[in-house]
Amino acid sequence: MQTLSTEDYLKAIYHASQSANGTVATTRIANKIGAKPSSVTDMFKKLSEQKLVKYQKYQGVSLTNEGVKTALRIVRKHRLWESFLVSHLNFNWDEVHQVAEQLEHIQSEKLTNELERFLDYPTHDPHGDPIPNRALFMKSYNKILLTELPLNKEGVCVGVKDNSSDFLRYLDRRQIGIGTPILILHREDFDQSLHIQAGNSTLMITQKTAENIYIKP
Amino acid sequence: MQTLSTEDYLKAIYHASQSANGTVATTRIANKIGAKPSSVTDMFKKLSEQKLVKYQKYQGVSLTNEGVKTALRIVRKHRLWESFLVSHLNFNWDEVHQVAEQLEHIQSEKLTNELERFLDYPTHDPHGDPIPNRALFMKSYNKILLTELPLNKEGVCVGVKDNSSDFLRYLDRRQIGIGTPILILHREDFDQSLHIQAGNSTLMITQKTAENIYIKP
DNA sequence: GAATATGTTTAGTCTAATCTAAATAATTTT
DNA sequence: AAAATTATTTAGATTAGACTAAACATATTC
Repeated sequence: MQTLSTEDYLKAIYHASQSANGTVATTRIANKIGAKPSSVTDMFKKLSEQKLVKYQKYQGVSLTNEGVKTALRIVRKHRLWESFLVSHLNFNWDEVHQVAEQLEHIQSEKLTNELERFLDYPTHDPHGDPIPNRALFMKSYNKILLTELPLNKEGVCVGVKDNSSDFLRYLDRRQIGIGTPILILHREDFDQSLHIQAGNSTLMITQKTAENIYIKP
Repeated sequence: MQTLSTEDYLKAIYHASQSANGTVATTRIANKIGAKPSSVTDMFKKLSEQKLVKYQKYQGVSLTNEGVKTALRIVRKHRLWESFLVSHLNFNWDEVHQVAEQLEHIQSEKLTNELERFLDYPTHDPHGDPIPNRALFMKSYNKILLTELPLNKEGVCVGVKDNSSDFLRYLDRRQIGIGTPILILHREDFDQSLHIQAGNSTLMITQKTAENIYIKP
């Protein structure tokens, strides 16, 4: 069984290695976790002994198969809990993360699986990220950024890139959420700002906003 | 904020001081927590510095007002989670405890209060123990042991004294649970065993069993 | 009330996870 | 390719929570 801390490291390595090509540097994790690089090196060694990562001095780490599985089990729990908090306990997009960070460490297979059943086997969490199933398999949407959506072609908001509370609250105020249908009415060549139809209302958003919204065409 | 461990100690002290008259001995807690007495002494000192308990060398501890509050907040969470696990996630009496021990440490006022609302403000958990409300106030049933129920007077099972899985599973098999109506048909003077009506069926139980079932007359 | 038994505390050690500061390796710049 | 910069590791210290063994206090027995 993992301690709280090793679970946090594995999750951080997992997420970091999604964007990078598998191998992850010490400082990268230090920043994510909020620890000093020297502490990260220590942990890399420990995880390496447990065969959860492959570690080569000065070269960073990559997850082993067992390490990926462990990370996915945590991701699964995290996203199921986020879904529960939003759908049944009146949490908003921007409030769930901190609590889910705690809940993801609860150890009980039965709890996780029953929660999944209770939620009726959701495939995506409130941020549009895919939830691994019992076999740890997940499938992501074929999603694009709102900036890439062609003019006058309808898409649906399925998630966000920027997970900051500020951004999520901004979207809430503009009534944009998971499932909101979106159509680009006009693209301003001058500053790339967009006039869009989101749900029933039409509104204007900046390029920066559009770059942080994921759309399923 | 408390660490996991101090929360466990406060809860143990709280429960122990319910049966005793307020002040609790070192060994008592050592047994409950599963630690050595010397470790308990260390923790007593620490809790004392934080003004959560009053500690006098060789005399044991008693909770301060602040200590009681902290303990009740944990009890509240524990019992709400137990209720949730049984009512929505198909857990049985005997399975909930271990998981609730973990969930009770999650820090989020909103989570606790929303969970309470979602469960529709339950007043008692699946073992019949009262759940402190938001103001940490709770009211226990006026409960008696099954051995004290008069002959042919109907009562309702509201909880158990012995929380061991063995006992809870035994009751499950005999279809006795919270809310089961119970009537004593005959008391055997010879060995104090009871013939009872529980729900629809009549059955025989030993004195030892009856001593561990709480009844609301 | 002295002797014995039991309960409690003290002193010193251990482990996991962190840190700082110094040393070393890798990368970038000139 | 040498110098300078940046990244990483090592060595040694720190903290919380636990432990063992020895010392001390309280309770019980004779």
